[in-house]
Amino acid sequence: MIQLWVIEDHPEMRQAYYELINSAEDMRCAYSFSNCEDAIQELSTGHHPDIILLDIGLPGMNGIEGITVMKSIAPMVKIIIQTVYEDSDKIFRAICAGAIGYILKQSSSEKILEAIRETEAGGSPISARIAVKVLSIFSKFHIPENNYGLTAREKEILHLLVEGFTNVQISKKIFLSPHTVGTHIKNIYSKLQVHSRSEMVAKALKENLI
Amino acid sequence: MIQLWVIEDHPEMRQAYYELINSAEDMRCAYSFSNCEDAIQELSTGHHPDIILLDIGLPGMNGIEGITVMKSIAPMVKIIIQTVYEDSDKIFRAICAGAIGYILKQSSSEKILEAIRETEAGGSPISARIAVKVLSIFSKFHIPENNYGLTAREKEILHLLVEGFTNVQISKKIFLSPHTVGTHIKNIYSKLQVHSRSEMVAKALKENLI
DNA sequence: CAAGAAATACCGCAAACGCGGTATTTACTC
DNA sequence: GAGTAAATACCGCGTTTGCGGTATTTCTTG
Repeated sequence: MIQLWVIEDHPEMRQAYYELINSAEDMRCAYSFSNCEDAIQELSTGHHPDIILLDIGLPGMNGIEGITVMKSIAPMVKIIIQTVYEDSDKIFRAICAGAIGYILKQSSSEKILEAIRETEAGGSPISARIAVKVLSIFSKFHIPENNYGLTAREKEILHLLVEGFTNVQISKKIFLSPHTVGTHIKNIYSKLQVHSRSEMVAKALKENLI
Repeated sequence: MIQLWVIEDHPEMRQAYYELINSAEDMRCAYSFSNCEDAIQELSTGHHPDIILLDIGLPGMNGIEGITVMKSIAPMVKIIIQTVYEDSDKIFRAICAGAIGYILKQSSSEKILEAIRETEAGGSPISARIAVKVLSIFSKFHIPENNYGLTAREKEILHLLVEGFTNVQISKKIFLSPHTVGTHIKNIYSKLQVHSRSEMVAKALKENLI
């Protein structure tokens, strides 16, 4: 029996979700709240459900803050977000805050029940239209295979440089003379077109050369 | 009418997908290939479908390379990946390469058809179990508001340090004595618990202190 | 106002770095 | 087998850093 709570400010919607969930024989909605604050108070008493169905765009404390607080009180609780918004930034923040599912409000009753079951089974239900946004955020992290023509040895040394080792420490670590390490670093500098370790480390991390 | 191609190395599976798609009255599978190379050759002639259903884990050219090549020939083609793997790294690479959907091979026929329709409608169908991995990659970008108690001045200097300026350059830029800059850096070091610029820059970038 | 935090400034010295060289050995390619 | 790229090693010198101090001024806050 999957235990659920619903947080939703529209009374009719709240009632609709409550009834939908309780109509399924494998799940039960114990409480429905009109805002995050009430749910947090109830969580504080030690009770907690398996899954919380959360409407984003609530009055008072916003949904994303709510997720953060609820996850800090009851980290095991899985939060499925329901939204009318398809704003990339909101989605990104919600995911970072720890939401596990993200479905559109116009989803059908079957989709909602399915999403709950998928969540219970360890999955992350995400509406296709939301997923587009999620993937588009991802593609920004696309790595433009810019090796700058670094050789294997240079990459190895770059790794150690990023970890903050000095030339001498590196030379001992990879059994080279400190002079050789210096030469490699000189070459890395000229390939990356930088003139200091800080710049190099910054470039390596920003462009995922590590 | 949604035009599809299928790329799948198992003959029975290939045939099954082919028939499944053609059994739906709103879509049509024109070609089915056993490998990416053949599909790429056909793409090169100028023909292309709306959507390609691609099996990942193909012989010869691997699926991810395949996506990259196909997207370069026909950028408008939407690629849905089918996989048995749930490997985060593979998923990440496929998304970066430009795949738009990601569904598990054990998905039901209805789910597959639904995924195709969602893709055509501009969505990104992602199986709940795959989405878990996607979101877990995301949560790594979670910013743990860890200021380490840095003051505004220290943050300002940290910014400049990450950009690779020397103490003297910084002192000129913000109208301070080089000694003062040195003092601030000493303090930053002790707050971040690092002992070199490289370490500091790495920590600042990795933990989004910048 | 008194206390404390932050920002400012200065000193000195050992260690490390940045960069200009040169040169040999190894390995892969044509 | 000649040619090239990579990895290796060494030198020297001026600059920069890292870190141990101390100390004054400003700002905030109880």
